[in-house]
Amino acid sequence: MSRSYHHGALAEAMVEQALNAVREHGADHVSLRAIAQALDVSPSAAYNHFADKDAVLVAVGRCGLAALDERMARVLAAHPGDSDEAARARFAGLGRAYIAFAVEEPNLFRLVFGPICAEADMGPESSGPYVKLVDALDDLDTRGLLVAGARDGLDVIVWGASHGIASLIIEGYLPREAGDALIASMDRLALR
Amino acid sequence: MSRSYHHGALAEAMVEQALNAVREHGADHVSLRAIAQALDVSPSAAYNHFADKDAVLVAVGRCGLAALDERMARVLAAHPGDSDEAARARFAGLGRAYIAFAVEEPNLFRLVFGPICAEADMGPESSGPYVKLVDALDDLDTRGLLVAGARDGLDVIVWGASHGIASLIIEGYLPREAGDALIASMDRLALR
DNA sequence: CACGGAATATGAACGATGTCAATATGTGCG
DNA sequence: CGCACATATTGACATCGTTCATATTCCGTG
Repeated sequence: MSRSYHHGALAEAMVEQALNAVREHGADHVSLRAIAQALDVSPSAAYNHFADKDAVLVAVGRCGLAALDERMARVLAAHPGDSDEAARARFAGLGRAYIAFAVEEPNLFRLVFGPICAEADMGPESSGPYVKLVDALDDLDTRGLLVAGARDGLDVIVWGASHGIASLIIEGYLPREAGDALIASMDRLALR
Repeated sequence: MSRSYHHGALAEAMVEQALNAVREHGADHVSLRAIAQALDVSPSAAYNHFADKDAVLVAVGRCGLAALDERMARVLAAHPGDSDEAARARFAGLGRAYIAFAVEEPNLFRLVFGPICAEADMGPESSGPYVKLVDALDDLDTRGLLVAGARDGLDVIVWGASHGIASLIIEGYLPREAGDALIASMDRLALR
């Protein structure tokens, strides 16, 4: 039994609880003690599994990044096939998914791309989301669907615009419809 | 004399001290008590001028936004004139200034566009930076320097891309040269 | 099966923080 | 001079991250 002593899977339980807390109240405004209390565990129990509070948050951030990646993977799976139409849909869908994730999980989004997770490795460059974007752009390029010479630096522009618009929507500086404007403008400017 | 008691301008002094602290250590990692101590003032003295810690940070954020705005104003002043060349230089300069500000003052940038300042009014939409961008784009448009039909939603794209790239550079996810890629790609995609 | 070490949890404590209430101290006006 | 108001202080409270010594449980080895 995992009664009282020796919880058994404190690390995972802690991350899960912290994940909920972050989603609800933001990475700031999350206390290790509150998490420990919610798990019926002493305040110092966490230190057997994590170096400090930030380590817990980084673990939560990894979950968040994984969730974003999975969401983008679902979009790709929803638009299979070799047609130009499908390639366009995949590209637009990735952008929409990125922004939708930010809108639905703003606190998680802020943590994932914030200073805490950035100091740890955790680069989205190496992992899922970024390479999915690059692949989608390469796909469009080899199909000749990109305006001539547009491919250079396009991934930076698209990632940057998606990320920036997502951030600005989250903070209330842009309306939610700005996400659609992104897709529309990208279509108009870079696709043919 | 403003010796010990009755500081005289505690509010301003506090904001200035907080500004330095934010620039150096980030808005998190700033303590009211430390600021009070640096000003030789009791920890609770701040509460005669500010509702709480966040109010101080919002005031600091206002300074940061003003600094960004001034920086952008300097760019406009550095490229006066009615020529197409000048208009192009103003537009490119604004983008560069935005990113340069973020790179040189990352902690200030994070505070200005972060959740704390967003909850207060403090919208950059109403104030300087955004309208400067809009004006620069309108200028390019009326000069016929924009690709046909590109103006719609371009301000969202440009602001978003600038903001996103700036954020991603700050967190170490993009190299500093990504700022130049922004300008180059924008030139290639939307200008003629 | 016994036992001892490794893993895991506890408890109490420390220093720091944001914030508040009651009090003291200045400042300027009548 | 004296009084009211703004301003600052003192002291306290609750909370937090973190550490240290200790206690408990688990598991592999003999």
